[in-house]
Amino acid sequence: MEGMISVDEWKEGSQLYFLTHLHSDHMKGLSSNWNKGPLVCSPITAKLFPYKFTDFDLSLLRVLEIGPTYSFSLLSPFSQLETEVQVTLIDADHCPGSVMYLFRGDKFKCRLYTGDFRWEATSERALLAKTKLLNALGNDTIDYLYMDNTYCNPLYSFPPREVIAQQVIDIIASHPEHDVIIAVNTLGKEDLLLRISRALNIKIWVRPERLQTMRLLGFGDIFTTNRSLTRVRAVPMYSFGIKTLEELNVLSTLEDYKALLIRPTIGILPSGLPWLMRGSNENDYSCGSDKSNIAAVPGAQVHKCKQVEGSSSFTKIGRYIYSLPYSDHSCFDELQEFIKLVQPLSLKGIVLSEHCNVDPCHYLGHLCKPDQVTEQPRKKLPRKDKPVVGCSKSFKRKKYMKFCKVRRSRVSLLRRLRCGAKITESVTAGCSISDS
DNA sequence: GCGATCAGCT
DNA sequence: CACAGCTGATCGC
Repeated sequence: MEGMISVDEWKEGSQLYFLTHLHSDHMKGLSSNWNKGPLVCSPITAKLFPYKFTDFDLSLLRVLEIGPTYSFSLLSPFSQLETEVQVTLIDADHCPGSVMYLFRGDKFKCRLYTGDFRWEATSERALLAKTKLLNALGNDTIDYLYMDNTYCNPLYSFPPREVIAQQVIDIIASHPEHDVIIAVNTLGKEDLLLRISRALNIKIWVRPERLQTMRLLGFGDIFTTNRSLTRVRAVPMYSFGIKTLEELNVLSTLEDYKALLIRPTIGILPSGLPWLMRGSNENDYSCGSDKSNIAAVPGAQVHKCKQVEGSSSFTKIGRYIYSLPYSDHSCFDELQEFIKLVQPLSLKGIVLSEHCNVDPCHYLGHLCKPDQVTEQPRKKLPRKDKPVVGCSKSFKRKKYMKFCKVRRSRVSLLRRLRCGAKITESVTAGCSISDS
């Protein structure tokens, strides 16, 4: 597709550019002074777009609906002759506005670029996406599948988001006297917040920028920037950590801070990432009973805990953080199901990190449709990637230590204050900005 | 002084 | 060695 189209890449020289979703790792290189050509995106992405890039020339956006097939005329870079490309958008269910792109055309063969996606067998949305994808494909075979390989390893196994969301709700409900902070990024995990709000009949505090986003998405009424209206706050990852939670819980015991409404607080870390650190040995950083290895990890205690109901489990990081595998990326089983469904002739990962991600062909190549002419040899794992299968203990420990490391910088504390993790500053900020 | 890029952090 | 993303330092214009 060189010289014709590019997806989530913004180098000079393409005739059409495609954006899968509004996360910064897929927008690296996009800026307000964009002038390289038309940029295709979904309606929701287009709605949020001007708030990410304030001076962007919106006449360059090409907004396509999910479902229908569109046709574009391009110039073949070699023959200089006109050639058509058909494009269909499929819901990727990764974050608001996220889509996959299905390309077809003489010069293109049939290519599916998933972007980041979650493929939950039980979800209404995935079923709908599945129908639309199969409809769009018809009898065509996918020649090239470019797939989200974030969790492309059998080790990465986690339940649907709905299940984890209920576990989060249970944790919050079992701490009725606590404030709760939930780590979220600028876009994504809205469904978790909505479920919490609905189940517990409570508003969710967010930063003003995030409130703006939620309003655009139509969820404005359940979010607030007024601290006094709720005990549940969604805060950015970077203002969330063991140290912050420790501070909040120490301050909540001091008389002086009671006036500032600082209460005992728990943290919820809804992320696939801490799960990665466990590697093949489930017990590396957990302690089933009292035989803990916490001494080896100064400043942090990690307990694997069975929840009251027995069916759900979570990991505790430190005394106050509950970590749960709520992921906006497909787990391994879902990737496997996806490949079985679309049966591509060839498969390529889109997560480019050379170190921690395995060539998806290693685990999933055998599910691709055998093709006599272009069959790819089963790819060997690069040497570097092998430890992923069971990240070495020392490696995981190093990672873990890094995560738990206590920050001492005053500046960063102030930053965290501003971001809602702490109340001291937000008491005034929160009230003055409070939603009208 | 500004944007792009990178290092560092959670 | 990073789901995503902020901040601050540095470099080139």
